[in-house]
Amino acid sequence: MDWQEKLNQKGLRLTHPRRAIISVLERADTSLSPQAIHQRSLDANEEIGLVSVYRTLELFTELGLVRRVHGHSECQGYVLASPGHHHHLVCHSCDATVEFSGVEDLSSLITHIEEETGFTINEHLLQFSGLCPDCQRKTDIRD
Amino acid sequence: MDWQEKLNQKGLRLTHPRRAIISVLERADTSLSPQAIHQRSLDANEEIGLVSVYRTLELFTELGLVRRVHGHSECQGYVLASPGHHHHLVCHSCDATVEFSGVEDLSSLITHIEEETGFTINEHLLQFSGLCPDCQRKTDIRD
DNA sequence: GTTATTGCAAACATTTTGCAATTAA
DNA sequence: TTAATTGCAAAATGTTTGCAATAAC
Repeated sequence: MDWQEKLNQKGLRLTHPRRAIISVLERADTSLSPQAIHQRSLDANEEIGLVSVYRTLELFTELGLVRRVHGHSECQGYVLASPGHHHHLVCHSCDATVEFSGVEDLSSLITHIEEETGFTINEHLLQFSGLCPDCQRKTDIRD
Repeated sequence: MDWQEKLNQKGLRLTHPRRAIISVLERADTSLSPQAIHQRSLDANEEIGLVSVYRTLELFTELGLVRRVHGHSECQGYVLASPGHHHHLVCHSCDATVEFSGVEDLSSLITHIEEETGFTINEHLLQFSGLCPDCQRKTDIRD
């Protein structure tokens, strides 16, 4: 199912600003802040308003089409969500962001913590950060 | 080692505003935003400036004395860091925040992801959220 | 044709900075 | 005594809102 259908299905519209934002995110290999997305749209000659970026990101996040990436300092990075449940791996140095899956191990941990604390857990945030292959190479050269 | 020593050791000082902030965090059972910390200090008749709260939180976070909690919306919640490596469990409803440990299982996951992606991982963010025992009780009553 | 969506301008909120005065060591 | 730290006031930054005009369906 494409974006057009996904939105129309809910009575929402695939507008010009929304297309532009999707396009920017598709081309990005790092998470981008609202400001950065706006700037890249302008650079691509898509004249959209910053306000629409904010509103679109909020909407798309709610719909699960886009995901927020939490950095140590920056927490307003957005990436396109791939289908299913994923987690992020972020490069400290260049901000490259990769999604990964296959974390079945968590369920036993969750059960354990629920028993220990009495909480009912229904959401989790797991994110790793380090150096991507490219940046490792650059660091090696400097040594 | 207490706060006094930890700071003096690095040529830093345990000042009145810093004491007040520590005191607020010690009494809190949820993570608190800079604004909230400031307000609680005033409420406790500790007249400190909001600016000092920002500066102190930044410093203490760098020193690992305080930790930032990343919510879905709010990412500026701070809690006192207990020694060692911990993770957070946050209540959706009342924001109660608990630290938990015992996540040795992650290391094998990390190795797996490093092999799969070529990244070198040196930091991670793991956070669960759900309902704390108190809020579960309240929900039950409403049903 | 209908109504979701846009973009502006302005309100609002949050965070950072320079700098003289203060205070912890 | 001396240097880290504070707090003010102001600047910079980031986000949200109301509303008339527009464009997607």
